[in-house]
Amino acid sequence: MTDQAQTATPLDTVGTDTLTEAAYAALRRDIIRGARAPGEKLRIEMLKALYDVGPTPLREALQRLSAEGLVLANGNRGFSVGSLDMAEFRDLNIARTAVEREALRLALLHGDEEWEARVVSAAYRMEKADAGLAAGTADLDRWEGANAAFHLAMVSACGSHWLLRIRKNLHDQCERYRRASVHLRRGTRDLASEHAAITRAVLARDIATACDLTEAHYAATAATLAADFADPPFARAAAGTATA
Amino acid sequence: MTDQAQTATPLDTVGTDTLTEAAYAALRRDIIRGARAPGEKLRIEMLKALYDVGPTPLREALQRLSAEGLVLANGNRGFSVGSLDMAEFRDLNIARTAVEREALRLALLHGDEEWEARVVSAAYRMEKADAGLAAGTADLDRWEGANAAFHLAMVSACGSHWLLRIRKNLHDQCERYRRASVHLRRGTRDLASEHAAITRAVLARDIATACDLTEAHYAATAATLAADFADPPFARAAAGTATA
DNA sequence: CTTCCATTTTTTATCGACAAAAAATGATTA
DNA sequence: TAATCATTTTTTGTCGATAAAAAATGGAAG
Repeated sequence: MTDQAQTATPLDTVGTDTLTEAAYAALRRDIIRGARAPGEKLRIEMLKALYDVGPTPLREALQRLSAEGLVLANGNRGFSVGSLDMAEFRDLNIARTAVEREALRLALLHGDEEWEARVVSAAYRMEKADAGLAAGTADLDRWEGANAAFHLAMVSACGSHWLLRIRKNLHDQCERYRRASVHLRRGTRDLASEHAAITRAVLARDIATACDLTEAHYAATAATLAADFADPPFARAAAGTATA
Repeated sequence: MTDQAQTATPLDTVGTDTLTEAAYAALRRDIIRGARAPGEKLRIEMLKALYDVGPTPLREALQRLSAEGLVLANGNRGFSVGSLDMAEFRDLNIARTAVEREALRLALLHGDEEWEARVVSAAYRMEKADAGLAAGTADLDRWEGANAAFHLAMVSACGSHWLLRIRKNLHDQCERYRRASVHLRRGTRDLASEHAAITRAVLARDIATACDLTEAHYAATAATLAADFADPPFARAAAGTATA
């Protein structure tokens, strides 16, 4: 009834050569950022109005997203945004940690100087973003961007496209949970020093330490998020109830 | 020119409640089994005739498959079956081994008696299938089915849906390579004893041995397949040239 | 004979319309 | 009042048609 205008990223029709790709990218981004609430029903007519595309590109985009696990495709009952729950987050972290550890191990074995340079560069930016987050000056988008680039840089020399591909998907899945939570705004953790420690271990090619620190890093996030679970903001987001 | 009748699994319209799902399942099966040759262009009109569905379900199925990596979606240039090449197979095996090892480790830690029963049952069937393969009486489909069930049973108690989901996708990707090769028919390997050794280690909950044996098992397949690479049958299949 | 460009043909991506299925509504009975 | 069933409305899935893009064809010029 109360048709409040929903936010949606406009389709990028110049960077992509097909509307399906554009719809896919926009929907994906909006789901990860929480603009499309977890559990929310994705009616085609509604999406048509929001993104200004026909039903075909939308449906194709939704099928792709359902293969990734961001969207649920219920036969004859349409699509909906994948819901958030802690059990699945723990599950996700198990898979993510396994993949990340192996990718990291291989990267430390095979990484060349160019890779090292990427690591240093990404670590520098991460440092700035962590500082901005702690000071409350930087927005979440910037921080998430730096965080994604930081962890990607570490494993980027692992030599396996498939490992990287799977890792990216798992990382993005986890980002949904991070953004739904307020734990980053609380500032109880010293992310900057965690990141710095990982960087040091990586540059020293200390595989065991780098893997363990990274695992602990993710585990800490998971633990904080679990504590958040009962709290109102996350509970609301997890249930898919729109914030009035 | 010469329009030879191509084989395609008929759509199962009763087990699924949507044509997209049916087309997805049929296409997926045919790609993995090699009925749709690696690298082959998947023209919509051709698929419409083959599978007897409209373009919409087909395109949606292809989008899903492209998210899985079995199909390539080239903007404005249609779809094609993912090609086979050894570099990617090695890559695939790296990711697969990492995921499988971790899943196996967790399964050996958490598996209960019901899981043990599943392992014993799957091992029994694997034994029969291996014997059939060695004797030349069993078909490849039966063997692949038993093999998939065997390795799945081992890790089925790992407790992570995501690990299992990723594992399945990687397993199916690898199956394409196995089926494109003739190494199984050669019988140079004693698959039965390899499988038996894995089963013993798994039931003894010997994590290190089970993981190492499984990794060696996959590595041996990869090595045999690599040797196959230069040989005519595989080279032809890899290039996407139809066997006249 | 090759290279370039214009034209035709083929293939792809997208839309609007329709049929089928699910959900909502409301009437009827216990 | 609660439950069941028939009817309407909404939503989804699928098709055929069309516009746009790529590929193929062929002709002219160098």
